[in-house]
Amino acid sequence: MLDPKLLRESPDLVRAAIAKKHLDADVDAVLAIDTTWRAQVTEVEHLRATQKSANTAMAALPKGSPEFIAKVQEMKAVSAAVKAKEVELKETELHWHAALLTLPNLPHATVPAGKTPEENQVIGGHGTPVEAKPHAVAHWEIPGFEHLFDFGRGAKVTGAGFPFMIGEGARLVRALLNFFLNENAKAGYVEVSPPIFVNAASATATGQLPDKEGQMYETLDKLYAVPTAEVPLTNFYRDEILDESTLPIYRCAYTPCFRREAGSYGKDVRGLNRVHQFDKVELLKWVHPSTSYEELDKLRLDAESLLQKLELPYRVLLMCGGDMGFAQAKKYDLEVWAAGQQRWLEVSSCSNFEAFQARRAQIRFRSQASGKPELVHTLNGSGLAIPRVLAAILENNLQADGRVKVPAVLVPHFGQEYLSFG
RNA sequence: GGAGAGGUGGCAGAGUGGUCUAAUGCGCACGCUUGGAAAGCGUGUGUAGGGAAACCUACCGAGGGUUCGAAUCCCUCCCUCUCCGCCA
Repeated sequence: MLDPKLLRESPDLVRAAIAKKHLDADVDAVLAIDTTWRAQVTEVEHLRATQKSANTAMAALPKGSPEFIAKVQEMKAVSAAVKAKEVELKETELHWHAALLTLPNLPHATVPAGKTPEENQVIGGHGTPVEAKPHAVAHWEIPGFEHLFDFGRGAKVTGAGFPFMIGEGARLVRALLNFFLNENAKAGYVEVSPPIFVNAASATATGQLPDKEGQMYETLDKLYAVPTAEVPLTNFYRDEILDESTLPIYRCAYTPCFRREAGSYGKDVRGLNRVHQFDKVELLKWVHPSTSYEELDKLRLDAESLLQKLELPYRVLLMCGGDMGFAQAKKYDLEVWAAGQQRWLEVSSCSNFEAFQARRAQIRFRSQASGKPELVHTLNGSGLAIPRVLAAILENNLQADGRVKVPAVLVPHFGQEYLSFG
């Protein structure tokens, strides 16, 4: 959510942001509702002030006196007016709030113009995308794959996209999780194991609600299975005022993530490329506004270092205005090369939300300078998502003899040097 | 799951229909005092919205209701605690 004051004072900034993100939002309509809302607030507050002063006067009068009774009669009209106007105001307020939620975050000045994924800028990376060797195949075609990742039985027991991970498959996942969490701890992120269901208020604060409820699994108790640990992590400090000296705060969390992925189809969803339940380690930062871009670069480098240590070729994309998302001010994607499919797979997305989420979630800090609460900036990024990293390891490290070489840094966690698919 | 008791400012805690603009205490900040400190004394100390400002308005777990008027009465929900039951 944007600052209503920014909208009032600089509507052109907001228009420019919408244009850069190639989104459709009616700034004038929001401004019109804002004007109506402010007029109604003033009206209701005047009526309430009348009521209050009458109340004070009545307190001093004897209860049954003619003056008192006259005053009661007089105030009945005001009371009715307050009620009527308050209903109107509440109605307007709902529309006003909903209207504000249609306005996207402003993209940072360094975000490149562009509309499509092709216009994202490749700004870095590591390693070289290897050409397909004769024996290279997509990971789901590796002989024995189904012994480690059983999609068939997962479909029987739960549904499509809920694979069982078995034996070496399960252990490799666990090795990756341990590796990621340990590395992140070394980089200063405190590990958190959060609830994996959240309530509607939390899902709203991070932007899953309203509008995107179709992408989450919902329980009878109106709880949502988390689509990412970002949701419970960010909400940890919802409605709190932090001490400035505690910033920046770094946290990381492993959770399973649940996504309905309604509407996905085709090659994108084969094998481990896209599943409904997957494991991910998420990095999260709450920082002072003056440092958030510095912190974004550091966050991205932390995620990159994981891929480097796994010796996986990857590239870094700076997302263009049209492909960066509604809430982000700046976003990088890390894409890992999968030699069997000969394509890039997104394994991390590192974003600065500036105060956009913090305003919704009301996460603030008390500024030493002003003595007043100010909104923090929030940032998050995957560090990292397991299935696609797994896919890349399987495809890139597949040997001619059908075994898969385990990255050296995982061997201590995994306990053997090769996957044998046995 | 059953029964009961609760939820008030940073914390403790009073307030059961009307200047509540929420007592009092603690904490915190500043000042006086002091060689310095403690004690003592004094002053101040929440968040949000509207307004150029003066100032006004809202907020006593959340949401509704009754009333001229609600922290206070009624309803629904959430959470905490105690006891019982069940259980990894």
